[in-house]
Amino acid sequence: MNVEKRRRNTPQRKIIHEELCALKTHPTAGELFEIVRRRLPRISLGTVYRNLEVLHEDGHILKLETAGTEARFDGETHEHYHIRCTSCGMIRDLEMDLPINPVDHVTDPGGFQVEACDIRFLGTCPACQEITPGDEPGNQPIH
Amino acid sequence: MNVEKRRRNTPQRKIIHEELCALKTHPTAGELFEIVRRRLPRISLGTVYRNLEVLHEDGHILKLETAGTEARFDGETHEHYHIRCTSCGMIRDLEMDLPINPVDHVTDPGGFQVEACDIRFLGTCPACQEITPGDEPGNQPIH
DNA sequence: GTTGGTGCAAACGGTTTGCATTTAC
DNA sequence: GTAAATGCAAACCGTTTGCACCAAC
Repeated sequence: MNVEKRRRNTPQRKIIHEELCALKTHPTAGELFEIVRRRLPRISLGTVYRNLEVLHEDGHILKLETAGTEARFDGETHEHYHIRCTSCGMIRDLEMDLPINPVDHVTDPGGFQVEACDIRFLGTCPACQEITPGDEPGNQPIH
Repeated sequence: MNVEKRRRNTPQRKIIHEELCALKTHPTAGELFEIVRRRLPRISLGTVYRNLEVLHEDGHILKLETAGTEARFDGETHEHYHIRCTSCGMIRDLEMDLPINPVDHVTDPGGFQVEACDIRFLGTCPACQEITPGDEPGNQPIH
């Protein structure tokens, strides 16, 4: 079980991983593609997607699917939280501890096997606070 | 500010809302389209999308977005949690209470104005447990 | 030499949009 | 009568995929 596929160390994969780890911006695949392209001008977007998938599969990076529409990626895999600006979509790390694990408080899982929970904070980033100091329509929290 | 647009009570909007509220399945736009179509055979998918957007904007329904997958909608707007099957994407309600509010435990918001947090549980639904009782690759928890 | 990976381009699937027409108000 | 909403179809955009060639092992 869990047949690990033999991976090859291609320069593309190495550089994609390197560049992602060098960033704290949780880039989208497209953004990372533009950055990697500066070092590998002939790389294709498909290769970036494929390698992000592989790196995620092997647990070397995080895939933040909870973002907006586009997936965002994170080279930092230690346990931490994220806050997303409801106005511009920007994501930032939050270093903090929770005194409880919400998973332990699920009373009736309805037959589900509860595996994890994903806490995402929502707010307004410094830049967007300046632009709209007042009362914007604002997205409602999503459950 | 917050200029509310004048809405019209079209039969389409009313029936879309009605049918969504009658369901506990958190349907996708496409699924709801198929259901609504039984009562309004000439309705278009675009109309369903537009009305779901409007209803969400006005706070009458919830929009459950996960990047990379289809959005799902919920006619039940009272505070409750959701668990999503990492295998088939199915969503179910969780009625439960948390003894704390994670928002109160953010120590360094990094200039963000923290507004809310969104807790989503991940697991395997009963149907998918039967199909794969053993150890699947499995998605890692997302933060 | 084998087989995983790449570059390219085309396909895919969910969602949005432009436009002429309809309809709620 | 006016402006919002509809139906339709085409466009959009992030992502995936088929394929011939390339390269890590």
